[in-house]
Amino acid sequence: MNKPMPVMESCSSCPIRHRAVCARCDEDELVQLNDIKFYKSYGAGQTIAMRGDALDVVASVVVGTATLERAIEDGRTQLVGLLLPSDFIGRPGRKTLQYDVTAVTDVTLCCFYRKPFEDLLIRIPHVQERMLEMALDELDAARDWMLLLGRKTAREKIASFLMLIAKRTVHPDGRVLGDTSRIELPISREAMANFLGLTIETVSRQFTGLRKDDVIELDGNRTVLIPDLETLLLESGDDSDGGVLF
Amino acid sequence: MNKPMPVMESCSSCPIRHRAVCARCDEDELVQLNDIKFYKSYGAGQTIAMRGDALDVVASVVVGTATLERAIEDGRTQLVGLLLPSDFIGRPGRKTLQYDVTAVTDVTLCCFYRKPFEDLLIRIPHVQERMLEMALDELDAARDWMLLLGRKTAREKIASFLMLIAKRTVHPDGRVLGDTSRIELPISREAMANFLGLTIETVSRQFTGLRKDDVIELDGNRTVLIPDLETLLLESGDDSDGGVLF
DNA sequence: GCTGCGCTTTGACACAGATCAACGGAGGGC
DNA sequence: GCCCTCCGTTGATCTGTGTCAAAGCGCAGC
Repeated sequence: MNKPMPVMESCSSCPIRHRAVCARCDEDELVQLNDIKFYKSYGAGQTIAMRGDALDVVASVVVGTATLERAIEDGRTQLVGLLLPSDFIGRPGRKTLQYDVTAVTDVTLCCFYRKPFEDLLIRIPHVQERMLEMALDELDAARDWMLLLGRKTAREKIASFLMLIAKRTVHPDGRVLGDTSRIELPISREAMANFLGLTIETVSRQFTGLRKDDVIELDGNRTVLIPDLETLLLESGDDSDGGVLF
Repeated sequence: MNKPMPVMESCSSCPIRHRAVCARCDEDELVQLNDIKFYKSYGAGQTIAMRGDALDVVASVVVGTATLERAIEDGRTQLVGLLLPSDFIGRPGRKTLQYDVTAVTDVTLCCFYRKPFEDLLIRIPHVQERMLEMALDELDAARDWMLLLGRKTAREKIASFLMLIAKRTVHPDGRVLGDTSRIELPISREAMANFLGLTIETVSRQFTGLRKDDVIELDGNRTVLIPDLETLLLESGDDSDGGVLF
């Protein structure tokens, strides 16, 4: 069922070399990581792991988008994380997974067995430091998201989401988008609804509303054009000096 | 303005010795921490720090309760963290604070200047390890909270909050509550509303509702009696196998 | 080309929780 | 004692978002 893996001989040419857990490693340390890593790929829509699964493997997203999801029995679900390239899945020191992880596009992961990875954390402080930094960044992001979920209106939620994607969108050549006029939504309306604590219908209505007010233009369902990023920011309800994302 | 500080000569008799960032430290390492720590106290209601302040000091809560809050200009605010004893304030590697920090009861902090603390992180891996562990725990907690904010009803939110407090409540003698029949709310109705993404009126109404349905009893405004923890858990909408908090 | 399926949009209506307003009760100052 | 303030409760009404239902649209298979 797995898709063919991209050929990636060495870490030094890895697209997430400078943003993932290995960001601070020198060449020697990279060799150690290289020795125990392996790649795994998943097709769009595939389940990568489910809540309660044994957490034998931890991984970084190399290519694609995955989601971290939490559900309650009656079917309500909330997306609690959007995993883009360089984001980390799993946590050292925990034996079972807390969330459902799903590939929303084709995804390639750079995997490590948990035990050797934990040993490596001790041996290579650079990895531990970077892990801490990434965890704290994610914590800040999660807290911003709490503000969104608890206090923002549906329209503000959509605008904030578009801003989030715009900020994290990177050109194919690796350059960060300066002119963020055209963004590609990585997830469906349903996943957006689950991310924003809304229903799919409300998401759809807000898109229509923003389009009618000329804040955005739609080109198909997945492509959004943003004539003026400042206007969108205003709609998002965030103060302009808001936290930098990366 | 500061209240008198409790006399705490040495780390080894510190009430949060085994839960804070120093939890894994041996006696030698504790001495190093001891050398650079200092205590600071705040009265109930005092602002500890505000968003945008220079983050010169990081700290652990030793005694009392503080809140981490995020606001938008029009007055809406969302509590993004409840800081109980052993919880950590501030983050290494960041120069300004992202949130407003307020003491809701009298609070005593164990403080470190950020720079020496960052140096210490490198020198004492045990602190770094513990920091990572705590950050990941908080991340999990934040994600659970996202589920609550995004998907739970007002009644479920209140029940979940009571469960949270019950789980973290510790007897004065340090023993974790087994019989959690009586809990003390650390925050006002207003703070609860800001925590749960509700209004104060809705919080009040849900308390009344739960009381009428014999899920809880109230003894004054701040004391809640829980005849049956299982019933409350059911009301909270969480599955019974839910994540352990500590 | 037609058909069927999945995703999205749109419409009508319902309802949980927000808003606005008034009241109650505890505690502190004098 | 009285008054005042702060906090919480209760009531009436409003509204944003959810729910239920149907229709539009693009795409794969035949």
